Amino acid sequence: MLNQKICVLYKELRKKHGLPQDQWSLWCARPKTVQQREAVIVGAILTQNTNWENVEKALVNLKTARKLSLRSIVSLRLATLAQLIKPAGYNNIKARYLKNVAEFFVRQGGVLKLKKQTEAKLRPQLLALKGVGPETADSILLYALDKPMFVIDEYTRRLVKKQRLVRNFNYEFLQTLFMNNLSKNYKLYQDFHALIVIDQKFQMNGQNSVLSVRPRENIKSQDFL
DNA sequence: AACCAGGAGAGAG
DNA sequence: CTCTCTCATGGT
Repeated sequence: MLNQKICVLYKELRKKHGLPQDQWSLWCARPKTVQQREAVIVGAILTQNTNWENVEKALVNLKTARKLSLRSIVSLRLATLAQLIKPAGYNNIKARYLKNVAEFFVRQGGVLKLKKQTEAKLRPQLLALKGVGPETADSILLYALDKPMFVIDEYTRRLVKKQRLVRNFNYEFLQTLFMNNLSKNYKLYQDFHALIVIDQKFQMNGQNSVLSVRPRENIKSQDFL
């Protein structure tokens, strides 16, 4: 029953928007290079309560300074790191978070090594890091490590509310809901979640229509990779 | 000029 | 366990 509804929702989003593009070309890239995986991790921290446009500026700063890799972030001073990521806001607190996460990944032998572990084992370890809550942990698992963990964010909740799928908006509950009603496939989860965000933003601009979306000069993922 | 943008931690009740 | 405050910047 619900199974049908969620599957249909995905198909409709695909029909409406196609595959995720533009800002999502980094997150949904397949396969990903190690550098892309690391950029996803950095982006996942920087985008907390912050729009992606500003995160991109911070990523460009890091790339230009050749400090985008997790190894180089570990060796950066907090004040320097905070200066580089300033456009993404909350720079002091996020600099600390970034170093926490980067130190963890480097200490554990890098992204490819951690990618070999199961999500069940990894998730608690990520959640134990200061600066990593449920959404950030699952974003890293899904988009950086190709683990089938569905990401629940504010846009997902809006969709659930509008569609009246359920009335409980608890994180774990919604995550289980989506995962129990979809095949356990990280590619599906990546595209589905991206399309949810794309569609909700699309509807926010939607006082007018598609044509009114102003063509902002967008930074491509190549700019910081 | 207030308000928001893909959260999370710490503290209070 | 569920609020509320804090963290900070750039765009509208």
